[in-house]
This record gives sequence, structure tokens and C-alpha cells, in this order.
Amino acid sequence: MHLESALGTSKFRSEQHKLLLHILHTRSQVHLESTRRLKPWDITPEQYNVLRILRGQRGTPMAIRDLASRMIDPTSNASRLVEKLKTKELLYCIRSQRDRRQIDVRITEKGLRCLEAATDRIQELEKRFEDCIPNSLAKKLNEALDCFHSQPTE
Amino acid sequence: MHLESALGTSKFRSEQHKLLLHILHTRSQVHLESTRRLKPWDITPEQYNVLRILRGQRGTPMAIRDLASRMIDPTSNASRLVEKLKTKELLYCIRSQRDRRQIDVRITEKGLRCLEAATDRIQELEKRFEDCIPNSLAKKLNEALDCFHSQPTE
DNA sequence: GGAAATTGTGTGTAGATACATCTAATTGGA
DNA sequence: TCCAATTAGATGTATCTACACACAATTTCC
Repeated sequence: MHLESALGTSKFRSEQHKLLLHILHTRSQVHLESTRRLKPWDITPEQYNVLRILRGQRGTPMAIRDLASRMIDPTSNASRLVEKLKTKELLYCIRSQRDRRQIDVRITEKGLRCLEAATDRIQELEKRFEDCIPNSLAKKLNEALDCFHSQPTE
Repeated sequence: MHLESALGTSKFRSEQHKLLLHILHTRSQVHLESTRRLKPWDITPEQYNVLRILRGQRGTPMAIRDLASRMIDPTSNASRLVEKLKTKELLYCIRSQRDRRQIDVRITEKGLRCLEAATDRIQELEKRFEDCIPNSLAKKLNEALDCFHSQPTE
């Protein structure tokens, strides 16, 4: 019902096809809502994601390459995101001793405080999502999506 | 297993939280793969989506406002997408007689041919997704996502 | 040891999104 | 009727993505 009204159509080839569109639509809405919720802290969802990953390191510096591999959008543009966060002093960079090409990144105290404050607002949104999905359903979908992603792309 | 390796982590608060990340990751992968598959026709997934909507009109012109309301990313930037497609002669615009602010948009023959060719490659991808999800599971998740989207955003 | 391949990162370009703002046309109420 | 509010669309700005390419440091292999 609601996807139909959001996209202004009522024709889907199958429940599966509808689900695919639903997933794209859900990402769009979650991203938009995240953007708005993060605005008071002057960070974007992508920047928030970077800070989350860095906090997970618990102090261990992380090469930009490893950071990129953990991002939801596995982009080659991690450099530019790091640059933005560095300007805001939410992280800092150290050129690696072992490999002088490599840039190790760490979250700052300011970054941790920013992240902590922002996390509350994001978790409200996440909780709203989580409360709509029964556990067993989530589990089955996770398995199915793993199946999808394990296939060759061509 | 696979989401864990994609995001390089194995800690999720719950199956539901994992599913949310899975959805974001799936959108990212589908978008990327769509971009690559559409490249030979020199259109982006967003432009493809616009052409799909216009084809669905079966000749009836559509105001940019209505087009925007049907897009997966319900953006206010439909104007710019239309502009790009117009330059490529995949659609054309007519200023409405009744309301001279309004721009009515129609897909061209060239647009239809482009879309038809591109659709094959996109449907391969969609089918790959659809084949991973049992029908009943898709149906249940569609209901759950409708529930999510019907909530107030705050 | 040294050339070639690989790796880590930075950058230029083109397209997209969110938002604020702007213009022009239309509508609606006093 | 006339002016204010609304609506349709366009545009400027900042951020993000995909990709191609550049460059330097490192590794591989002969």
C-alpha cells in the first residue's frame, strides 16, 4: 500500500521485484532522515559512518585503505571524506612509519564527543526500523541477501 | 557471513540492525552494478528510472512535478535530470497550455529504443535478486517495510 | 641490484542529492 | 478587482559517488 503511493504505481512483476524497489526506497528515506538528524552536528551520514568505524578501532589507527573497505558505500573516495573530517578536527592523520605511502587515521576526542551526541538521534531512527521487523524475518532476509551478494555479478 | 566480510565487522546489535545495514549495502551494490550495466547506453540509474516512468505513461505527457513524485529518490531536482535527458534527445518538453508554469515531458522514440535495449541488462540484475528471495519472505518484508514507512518521521 | 608490477593515496571530471532561494504564473480571499 | 499566498520549475552551493588517471613508495622477480 505505502510503497505504491510513494512511487505512484501499483504494478510490480512480483513480490520480489516489489521488495527490490522497497529496499531502494527505504535506503533513500533512511539516508534523507539521517541527513536531517545529523545536521545539528554538521556531519553527513557518510561522515558519521567513518567516525563510527574509527571509534570501533578503540584507538588503533587505521589506514585509509582499510577504512574504505569497511564503508557502506565501498568507495575509492575515502580520502576526500577523511579530508573533510580532518578540517573539522574530528580525526587526525599520521603518515605510517612502515609504509610511507600509507596514512593512518584516528578519531579525536572532539570526534568522539560529536559521534556520541549524534548517535542518539541516529539510534532513534534505527530503533524505529528495528521495531517493525520481527527477528525471525530479519534473520531469513539476512540469509537471502547474503545469497544474493555471494553471486558473481555477471 | 558475507555482510560481515563486506563491512569487515561481525558485531551487530540484532538481526534487525544487521538487516538495516544489509539494506543499505544492497542498495549500494545494486546501484553500482546498475551504473555499470547502463554505461553502454550512456545513461545513469536515475535517468533510467525517469525513462521507465515516462514509458509507463504510454504517450501521455507528464508534468515534472508528477515525475518527481514517482522517483525512487523523491528529489526536487527532477528538472536537472530532465535537462540531461533532453540534451540526449531521449525526451522532449512542452510548456503546458493550461498552466504556463508547467512543463510536460514525453519520452521520444529514441528514448524508447534506448530504454528497451537497457532494460534487458537491468532485468538480468533484478532477476538475480528476485531468485534469491522466496515469495512469502518478500511478501512479509514488504509488509514490514510498509509499516516502517507509515510511521511519523519525528 | 634493478626494472616491472603492485599498492596507497590524491585529484580532475561528470553526474546526483539536499536545501535555500528565486522567478513567474496561478489561485483565492477581502 | 487586486494583492497575498501558493505552486511549478530553475538555479546556486556544498557534499557525495564512479571512474580514470597520476604519483610515489613498496614489493616482486629475474
